[in-house]
Amino acid sequence: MRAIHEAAIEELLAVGVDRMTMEGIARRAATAKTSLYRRWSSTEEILVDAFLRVFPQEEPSPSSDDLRGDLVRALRMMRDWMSTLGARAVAEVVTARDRNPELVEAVYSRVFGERGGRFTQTVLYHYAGHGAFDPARLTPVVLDIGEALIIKHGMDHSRLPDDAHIDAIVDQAILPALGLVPGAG
Amino acid sequence: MRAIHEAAIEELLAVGVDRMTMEGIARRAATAKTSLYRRWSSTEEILVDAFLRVFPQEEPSPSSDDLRGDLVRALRMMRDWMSTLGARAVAEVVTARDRNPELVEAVYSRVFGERGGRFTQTVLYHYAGHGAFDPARLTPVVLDIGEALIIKHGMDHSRLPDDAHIDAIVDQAILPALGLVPGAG
DNA sequence: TATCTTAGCTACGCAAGCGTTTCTTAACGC
DNA sequence: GCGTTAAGAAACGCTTGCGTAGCTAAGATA
Repeated sequence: MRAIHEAAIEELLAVGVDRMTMEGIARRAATAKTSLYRRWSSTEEILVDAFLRVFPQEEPSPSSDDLRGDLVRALRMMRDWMSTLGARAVAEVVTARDRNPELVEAVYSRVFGERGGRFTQTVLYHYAGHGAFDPARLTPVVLDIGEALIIKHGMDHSRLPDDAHIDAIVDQAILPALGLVPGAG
Repeated sequence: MRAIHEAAIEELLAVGVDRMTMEGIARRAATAKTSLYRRWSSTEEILVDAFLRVFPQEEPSPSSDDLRGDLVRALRMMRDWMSTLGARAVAEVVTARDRNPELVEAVYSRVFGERGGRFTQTVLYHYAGHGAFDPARLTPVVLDIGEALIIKHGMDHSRLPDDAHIDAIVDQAILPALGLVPGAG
């Protein structure tokens, strides 16, 4: 059961959404094709189930009175999560969205969509509530800046940003957008 | 020739990189499989050729003394380009980068990589040179803000941002990162 | 213990793509 | 007008995945 879910994700990463096969999953899970067909009728169904079980989503918890530090922590958390197999699997699925809308719907909404996927969001709302900056600054655009820059970095360099780059994102993009100058917090 | 290149891109969009077949391209181009094998030996090779020919990359030309206006124009240009078949094709290829490194290399570097793909970059360098803001602000992070947010928007909503959203990106993210307050230019 | 569910194996006919070979057909140069 | 060159068509044996069916072997339940 768990073996099959893992096999499905592995297969996804190995061959891509569009080339997943029942036989491939079965092979990888060291089980019989018939056993798969007993429970699911397509690779997509297996994948949805797999995604449902596989993902614990960590939430950043703004602790101290340190906006910059918490932002950096949130973005590092995102980066570390993105280095996970799971995250690469999500990326895989999302690109083929035109071909598998249902799959994307099922996966994206719980893993990378509205709720999750905005790691800085939790932090920003917290500090906005505590008067660290003007809450009117928290537009959808501003909430996305950190995550957007990390994603773009990943696309450009096929490698996730290091700590220094995350610092730069916070200091040069997020804090200015909040109306804060890094030096004079 | 041109028909084959177009067919290759169409096929790419229809079935994805990983499921492209010689027979599929031949079918779509209304030609014979043998004719394809005469010139290329794989679907990847055809794709590289196709990308080389298909892409004219428009360059934003900063004209007036209007930083904000030029930024908006550059991002609209990017958005319009992304709505192209070609751009969706690029996205398709980039996600499968683990499986087709050579293809990504060949395609990405000329179409969406270092040189191109940074639409605001041209504009920003221009105005930095004319003293509109402190040139030290032009870090790699800042140069990417606009593009990153447009890409993220596309991923989140499977739809590209409208003009109002682009305005918001410029006003709420880019200009603050340059140390400029939208109201008081 | 006898029975009943369920996982796993093997094999089936079918379809699609592979890369190649052979043959026909058209176009162009001299 | 003739010969060369390149494109298209058809078929080849081969492989891989499909979805289904029939069987065996456990393990739980009455």
